[in-house]
Amino acid sequence: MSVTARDVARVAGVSISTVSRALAKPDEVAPATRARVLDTARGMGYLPNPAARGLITGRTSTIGLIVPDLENPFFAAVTKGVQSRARAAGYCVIVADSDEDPSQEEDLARTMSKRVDGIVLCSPRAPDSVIAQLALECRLVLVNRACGDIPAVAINNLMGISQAMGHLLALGHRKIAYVGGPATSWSNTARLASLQVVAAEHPNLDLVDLGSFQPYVSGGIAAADLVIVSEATAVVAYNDLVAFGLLDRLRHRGFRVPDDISVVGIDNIPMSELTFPSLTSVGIPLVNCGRAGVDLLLGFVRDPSTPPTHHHDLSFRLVVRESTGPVRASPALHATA
Amino acid sequence: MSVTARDVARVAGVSISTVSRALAKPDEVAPATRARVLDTARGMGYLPNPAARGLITGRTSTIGLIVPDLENPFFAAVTKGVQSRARAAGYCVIVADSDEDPSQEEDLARTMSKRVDGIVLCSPRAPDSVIAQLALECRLVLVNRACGDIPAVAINNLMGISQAMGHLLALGHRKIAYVGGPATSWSNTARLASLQVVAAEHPNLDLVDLGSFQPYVSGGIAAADLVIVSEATAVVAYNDLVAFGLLDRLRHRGFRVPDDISVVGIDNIPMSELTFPSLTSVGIPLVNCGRAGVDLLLGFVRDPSTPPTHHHDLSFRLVVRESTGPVRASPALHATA
DNA sequence: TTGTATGCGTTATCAT
DNA sequence: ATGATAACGCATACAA
Repeated sequence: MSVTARDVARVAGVSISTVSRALAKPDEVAPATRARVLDTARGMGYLPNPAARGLITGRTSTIGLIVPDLENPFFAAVTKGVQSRARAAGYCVIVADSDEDPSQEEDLARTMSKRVDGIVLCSPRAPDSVIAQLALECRLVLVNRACGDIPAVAINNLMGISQAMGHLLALGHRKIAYVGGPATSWSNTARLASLQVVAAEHPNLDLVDLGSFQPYVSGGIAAADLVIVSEATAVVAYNDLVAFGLLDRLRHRGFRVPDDISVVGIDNIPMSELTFPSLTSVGIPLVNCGRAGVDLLLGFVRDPSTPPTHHHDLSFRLVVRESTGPVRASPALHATA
Repeated sequence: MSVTARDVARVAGVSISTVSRALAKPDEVAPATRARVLDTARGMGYLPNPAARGLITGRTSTIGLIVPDLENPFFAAVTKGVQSRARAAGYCVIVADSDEDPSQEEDLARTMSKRVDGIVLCSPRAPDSVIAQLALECRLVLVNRACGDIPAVAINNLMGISQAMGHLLALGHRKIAYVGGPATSWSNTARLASLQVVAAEHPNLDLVDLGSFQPYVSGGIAAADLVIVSEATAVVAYNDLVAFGLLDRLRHRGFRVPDDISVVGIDNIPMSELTFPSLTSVGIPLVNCGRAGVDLLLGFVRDPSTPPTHHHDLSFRLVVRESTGPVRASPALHATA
């Protein structure tokens, strides 16, 4: 079938173990023979069989990645970061999409656990108990989710949200609504908590929690009318997709953004500068989150004694665009809503 | 380390091969012992080691996927389709991102070739010679690219483009520009060719090829001014991202869409209905393309004698939105441009 | 029906 | 510095 170390050994006139050493431990073999082995190996197109190697070394040079939805720009960015970092470190990536179904996360992890050296679990929807159990069965690193002492890349939502709220407060907004994501979402909890921290620091700020919505455009569309009724002059959305839904529905309802209502998204996905009006959004260094996840994971793979450090020095930035503006002098519009 | 078939065998009081059979060939073992083995196996959390199994069977139950850019919505959709179909068939997916670099495609394919049963190569940028060589080294299925007799999922651009052109012609457009993608892109060649086929059928239609641009928003921004100068009343973009760039730049140049110029994208990515104006686009069933790629690949993996069938009965649909409208009676605007 | 023995391709251990 | 050999965990041909 394929060319093996045995073939190379025969052609090069050496033993099979010399072939193995010539590739893995170059300094344990004489320069002359090493050159000869390497040449014939390259000439024959020899590549070690990862399965055979993994069987004896116990390592696969492959890591796993589980995300809720590959088509979601948020996870696409993380995936890109994971893949690029893994490749740079000589690892392959097995990726799985749970389709936003918490119960699939467990199955997917178990299915791939034997094929990988560790798994990056991104924004898992499963309960803590399941995650903790999984961490016992395989090496695990969490991204955008905290759970016990499991190593994780935590997104510091407070930092970004503070920037966004500072921006809105400076524009004169005093009643701000939050359109939340899934109640089970760790990010949603963290974002809401961050908003409340900021609100606690500003007694004259009225924070209105409008509840949970689907984390897609449809969720924003569903929430828009509640925003209008709330009489808030600004709204922070769970993510950019939700913000797009708000933008769309608000326009169809005859509300102008930002003249009547300001809208802020979170994630700053590439599309956010292309909507009309373009979307003010809190940028999260997602690709770097993916990279950080791999770094954390490979730290354990290579040196299992590494303490479960939580990695979270990621830089945010608020990108102000057209969807936010100052509060109008007389917000009479709401009276008629 | 982990629980092996040996452990299960000892606990269940049978031989190691009975364990193997109980899981792989249920009817070659007595119902009683099978039940006992299966029970203890489940109780101990036994999962066969894929590396060991693959070493002897030669199959890995894993397929590879190589795309130019995971963050591009086009490829994200294909990836989603590949992953979902593979999982349904009991396969894992190793995914790699070539970062739009043709030379990386070759490396990535070779790196993963020994770990997978076959590779889905999506929209490769590499020359035919490289692809052909790769097809000799591993089982390959192409998506959105044709190359010799290599099995491929071809996107029938003509079908979708005909619909789009029919739409524009019906609106009265007679001078239509095309903002192309990379010259080396197979889709770009196919799309331009399709446009020319349609043009040949309509002698009174003036098709203007504006040349090649980056397949991103930046490309559309770069092309917008050329569109204006061309005096075309409608423009077809290589893809939706390019169309977004056109929309953005045209607006900043003071042109109204669709009043002054109609814009049509290709791909119909989710964001297209959220721009302003929303984008008329030719929808390509990308997720299905990914699925079809996997079907084609697994066909060969399971039965190598399958003839290299080209699979291309995918359904398109033109989604008409706000960015296209009838030609104005007196297109005076262009005179001043 | 079940157990025994061999081999997949590689790395690791030991001997030379 | 190099070669022979065992072992990794499993599937399979063959024996019982």
